[in-house]
Amino acid sequence: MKATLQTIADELGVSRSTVSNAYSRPDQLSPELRARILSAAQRLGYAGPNPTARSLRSGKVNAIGVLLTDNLSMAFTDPYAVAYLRGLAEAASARETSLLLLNLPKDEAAGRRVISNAAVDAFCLYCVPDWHSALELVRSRGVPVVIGEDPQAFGPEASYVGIDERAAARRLGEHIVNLGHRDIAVVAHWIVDDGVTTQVHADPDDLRYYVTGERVRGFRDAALAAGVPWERVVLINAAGNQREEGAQAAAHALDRLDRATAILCTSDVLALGVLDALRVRGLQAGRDVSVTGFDDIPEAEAAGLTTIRQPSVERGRLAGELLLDPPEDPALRRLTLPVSLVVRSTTGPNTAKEKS
Amino acid sequence: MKATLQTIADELGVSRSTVSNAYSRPDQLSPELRARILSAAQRLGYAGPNPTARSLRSGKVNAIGVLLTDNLSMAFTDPYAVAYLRGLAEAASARETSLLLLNLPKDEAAGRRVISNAAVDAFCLYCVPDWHSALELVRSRGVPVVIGEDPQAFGPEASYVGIDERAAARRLGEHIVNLGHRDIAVVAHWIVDDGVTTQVHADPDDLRYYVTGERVRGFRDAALAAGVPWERVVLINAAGNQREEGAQAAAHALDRLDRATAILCTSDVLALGVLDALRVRGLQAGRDVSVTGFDDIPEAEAAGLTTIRQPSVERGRLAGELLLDPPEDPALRRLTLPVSLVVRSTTGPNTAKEKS
DNA sequence: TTGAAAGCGTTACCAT
DNA sequence: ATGGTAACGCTTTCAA
Repeated sequence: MKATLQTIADELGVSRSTVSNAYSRPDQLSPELRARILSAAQRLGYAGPNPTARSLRSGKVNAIGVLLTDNLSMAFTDPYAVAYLRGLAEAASARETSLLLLNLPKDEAAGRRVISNAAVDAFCLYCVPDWHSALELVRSRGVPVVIGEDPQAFGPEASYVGIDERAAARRLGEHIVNLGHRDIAVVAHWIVDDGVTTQVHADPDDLRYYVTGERVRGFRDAALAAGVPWERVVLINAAGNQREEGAQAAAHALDRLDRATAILCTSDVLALGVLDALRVRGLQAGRDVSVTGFDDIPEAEAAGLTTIRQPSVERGRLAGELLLDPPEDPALRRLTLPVSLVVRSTTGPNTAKEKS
Repeated sequence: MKATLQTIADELGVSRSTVSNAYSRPDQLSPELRARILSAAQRLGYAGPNPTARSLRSGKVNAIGVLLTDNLSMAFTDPYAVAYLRGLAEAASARETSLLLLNLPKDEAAGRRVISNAAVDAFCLYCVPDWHSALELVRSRGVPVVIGEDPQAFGPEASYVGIDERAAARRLGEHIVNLGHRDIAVVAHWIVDDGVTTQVHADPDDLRYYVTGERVRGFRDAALAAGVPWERVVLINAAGNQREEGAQAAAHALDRLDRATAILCTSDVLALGVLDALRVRGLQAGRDVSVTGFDDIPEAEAAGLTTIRQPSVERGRLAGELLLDPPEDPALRRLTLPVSLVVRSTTGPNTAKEKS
């Protein structure tokens, strides 16, 4: 039989409460007795209070649930996601809290079960394409929630840590149009989720994935402000946020007579792929074609990528802190962090011959 | 007040058991009643049975605890670790089980608390430098354990999925000596953990970190078999398993008169760093200096790295399966997976002038 | 098909 | 400083 609190209590002839206190409230009993209890526990192979029972009673689990879309490999592969999770984990770990990675399967019923069964004190929702049904369930769990992307995704009761995606993208776009570029292509991931990387015609106001939507709208803001009609911009869907997809997507902007002179990407990863595509074609970034990314991941610097630097780790860390130490003032539970435009060598003046 | 099973039961005038069955045993009640219960639950904002209470009663948590050393950023950054976790997550997800990431803080008491408090059905231990005290606690938890690296780390009651690290390294070493190399450097991570990347003199039989130890011993096996005394091999400690450390480490092998003609690394990541270092110095890998890695991470192919291919994702997946569906036969709970030598362009014949 | 009763192992609270 | 008692919310017999 597995040892329980009672086992130890009986062994020493003390009460359960006392044994419990030995673990949870060391100041409530004499050090001497506590030492005896602990050593008896060791001797009997008692690992300490059963975590589940403790949680049931105390109402605390010491875990944050992190909802991840289907293949959570992405969470481990995408540099932005990795940075975010790292920040989140740091905040959690500092409070002896762990992360419960919840991998939502494709099957909706199974996904609901995963959420319902998750023993957590709070949920962190980031990188949420569209799990409407999941959101509702999360809400009914009644635990604190922090949103990592779309500030509207959950309603005002959720904490939020993000950036102004649209304004940031607009700054990139302005940088590009100010350099004289008018033949612009936009490479964006998950515009449509049919898994195909190709040019698409989509209304920026009608994109499903919030982050991409905002960034594309920001690009459009800049284009329109410079008198470039949106119809003139070539929009390319990248099936995934991966370097290879970026390279593939770039083909649709480069291998045509009216080649784009600037390619705006919704992420650094895609932009690195675009740079690969340029290299293959003997084109020089910043001279022949300008390229921008988004995020400022570590690899961006070496690649000389012009991009938006955003505090990815900080986003995760703050998310964790809001969940575990929510500030009194509700206003402080909704944070929009600053970003900065980092101009490097992949962008330069438009040198292409003027077209009609 | 939060809704519970009882709330729903009272609302409908049925018993708790029936409501419970509606969730856990749909076949135990009429579909019609079940539908009424579910809709009442929805209406009252009941998210389903409380996971903690359910776990306490049923003894199952649907979570695997993954022990990670101090900064779990590594788990998200190291390509091998990422692959392993992905496999583990796949296996878990297929069984509606989640991963609880347990970040062991430096403080030992805190670490013990984290382990004691973890509500999990099983533990996965991989990448375990030395948490002796943690191991003992994990054992006393009395749940299934799978070991990811050192088959001896826990005793025979633990499942194990690994590779023959030493034999694999030996094959790399043999490849190198067969190419005529005699001036060999070994770049290994965590030989000593003083955080310094520099040449060290360490007894391969006496290394703390199992994986590095075995790989270095494998290299030594090959050297000795070819008549190269171990004293002639330059051993360099990389402070961490990161590309930059590899580059730094390489300096100690390259920037000296008796430059090594071959550099064996304990990981692909380090090897990529070594290749960086060669490039900076105008040396060509495979011609001027041969370089080998270990793991065959995705980037290895593009870099033309000669390495050992090991089934990283599979290791994780099998670990998860052993934990969740342990085979009857204990022999099947200890798996040593095959690896293969992948020869690419970073290794070539020794072309250096013979030395005395 | 449904319900009543007995815990699961702990902690909170109040006494002593 | 220590102990007794009552939950925490559920699942699991077993009986109806």
